[in-house]
Amino acid sequence: MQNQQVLTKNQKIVLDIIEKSSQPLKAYSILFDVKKKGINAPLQVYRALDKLVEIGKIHKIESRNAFIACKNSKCQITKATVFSICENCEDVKEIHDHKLSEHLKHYKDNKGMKYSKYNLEFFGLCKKCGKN
Amino acid sequence: MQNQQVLTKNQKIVLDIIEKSSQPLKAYSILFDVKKKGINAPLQVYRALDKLVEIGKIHKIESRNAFIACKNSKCQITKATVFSICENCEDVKEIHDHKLSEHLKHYKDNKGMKYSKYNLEFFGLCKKCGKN
DNA sequence: TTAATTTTTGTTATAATATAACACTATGTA
DNA sequence: TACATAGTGTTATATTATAACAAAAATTAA
Repeated sequence: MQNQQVLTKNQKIVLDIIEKSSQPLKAYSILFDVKKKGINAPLQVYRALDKLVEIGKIHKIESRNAFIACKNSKCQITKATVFSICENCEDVKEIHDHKLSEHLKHYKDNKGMKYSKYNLEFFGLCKKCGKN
Repeated sequence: MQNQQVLTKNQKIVLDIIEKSSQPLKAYSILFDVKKKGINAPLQVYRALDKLVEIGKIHKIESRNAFIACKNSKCQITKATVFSICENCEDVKEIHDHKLSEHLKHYKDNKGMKYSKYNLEFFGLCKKCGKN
């Protein structure tokens, strides 16, 4: 059985870059950064990204095709994500709001669907950009 | 001032294809379908899509890079979208849940951000696929 | 410890998604 | 009419992502 804590070399390199960034990174920008560490091809980056998303170390911001580290050390596999995105400066923050999470986690429609995860992205202007 | 109801030729053609489909369509599949109507290039499709999204006639399913018609005739500009997506058969439905919408519309974080829109995507198994 | 299995790697090529730039046309407005 | 704005058609190209294959490394089972 696979130990979810143990990352391979490429996975570590990619995770490291993403964790050092406060903002989401795009795959090809990650590729550019890791070339000096011996990762040469897109696929090497995408494979690492896939795995890191799968084990919850990073999340994909779907509307931006970018990846951000999960700061919530408690959860190893995150199936429920909420982000706020500033449409002016593109600043992205993960939102951890217990009340909101509970609300979404227990949401049931009338179609008999079984939800196992969700992704919510809020768009607007951050404090700074909203002033102008 | 532009009348938001009046669509151009290309916009009508693209909207028509999307409205006739019960499921989200991808840009290049739309392109393939509209070639017989004189639309030849990706950009012609993307421009129509952009406009249709802007005026709320269609929505983009971000996690799938696909476009679906908005069935909610009441709203012309939709800034708040909720979808349920079956991860097995890829069936997508727009959810109109007043209580959920209100909850999300009034959501405030503690970062001083002004939200003007949001997109929520639920993932799971639909009734049919959940049985297996 | 060997063999079988699974996972990861490295690589090349290519598929799928999306936009830049430019000249031109149509439409609305003053 | 002249002007402004929005949409069109086109070519080229940028960006994002995966297929396919062989080899190496790690894991597990006998």
